[in-house]
Amino acid sequence: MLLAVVGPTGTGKSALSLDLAERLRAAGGVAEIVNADAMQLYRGMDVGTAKLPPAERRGIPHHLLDVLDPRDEASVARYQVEARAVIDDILARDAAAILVGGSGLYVSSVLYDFRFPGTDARLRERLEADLAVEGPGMLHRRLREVDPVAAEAIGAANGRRLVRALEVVELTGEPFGAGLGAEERPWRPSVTIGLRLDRARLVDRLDARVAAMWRNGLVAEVEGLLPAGLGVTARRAIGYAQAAAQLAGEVTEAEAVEQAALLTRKYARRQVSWFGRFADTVWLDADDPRRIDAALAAVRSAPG
RNA sequence: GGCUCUGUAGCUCAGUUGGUAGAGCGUCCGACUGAAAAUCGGAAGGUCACCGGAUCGACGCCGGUCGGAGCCA
Repeated sequence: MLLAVVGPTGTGKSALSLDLAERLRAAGGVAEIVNADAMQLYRGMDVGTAKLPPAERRGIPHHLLDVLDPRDEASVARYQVEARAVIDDILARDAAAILVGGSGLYVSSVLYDFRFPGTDARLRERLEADLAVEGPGMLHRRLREVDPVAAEAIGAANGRRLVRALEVVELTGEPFGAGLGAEERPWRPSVTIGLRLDRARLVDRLDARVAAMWRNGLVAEVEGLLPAGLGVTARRAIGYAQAAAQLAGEVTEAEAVEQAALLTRKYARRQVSWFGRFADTVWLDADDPRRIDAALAAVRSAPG
């Protein structure tokens, strides 16, 4: 059985997953957790990603944590292959796999029939150079020539996505498409549990969480990471960029914390927006003390 | 007490010679198929400190009141 626990950061996805795994075990089953958080893939990025320390994992096996060096670039396409392989392995042992994470694209790539056309480093490099010199408007005009629907959907200013769309069209000769399909076909039968909080409570919790990261040594963690260097992806992680700026003396600690908190709030909003689209998700209030029972009920009432 | 500057959106500020206001950030909402903790889009916010005056018409001109900042005493 495949389960997923989704929701914005700070709503207690990890805790609920552990509770779920324990209850399933108590009922005589086996359950393992699969990470679906892009930043928790990185080794050594613990405090700022709120990665569950091994001692707090209650003996439940966790997969796909600490599998990347911070200098490496994460890739959804690769993650999709690995996560699905891990999940299939768990399911083959007749155990429950609990996919947990806040990276919407990563979760979707596993749960739904997402297909990622290939990539080509040289082509990508060329397109990114074009973006740098000519600007997104030029790329948008080019995309409009070969894939007007995608151009319309992506917009004239979104350089990042224009590059990828042009890459896909050039590589495959097929249109990139307008975006997420309305009929997202599920990869495997699964039950998705979503955790939610109204905006005011979520913001309070998020702010407290960011402040706690600083108290719990995020700056020291970043200081330790810096000598080896961080890749493009890891460098942008919320909290890490701000802690690095603080270490460089570019901002005060108070400013670093405030900026990280602000980015966290915006990030959580995007997560709410992404997961809100998921069909057939059982939404539970993150503050509901009986949420674990509701979650279990949802799992048990699922067909199969 | 005197002189100078100043009071425009939640914040920081633009507003040419008078024709009832804009930006960035924030806030709220949304998009998203190989960096996604990324990258973008949209919307809502203002009796232009207050009172009075001249004007067809004032954020803008004149007078006053209140509040800031600096300098001189």
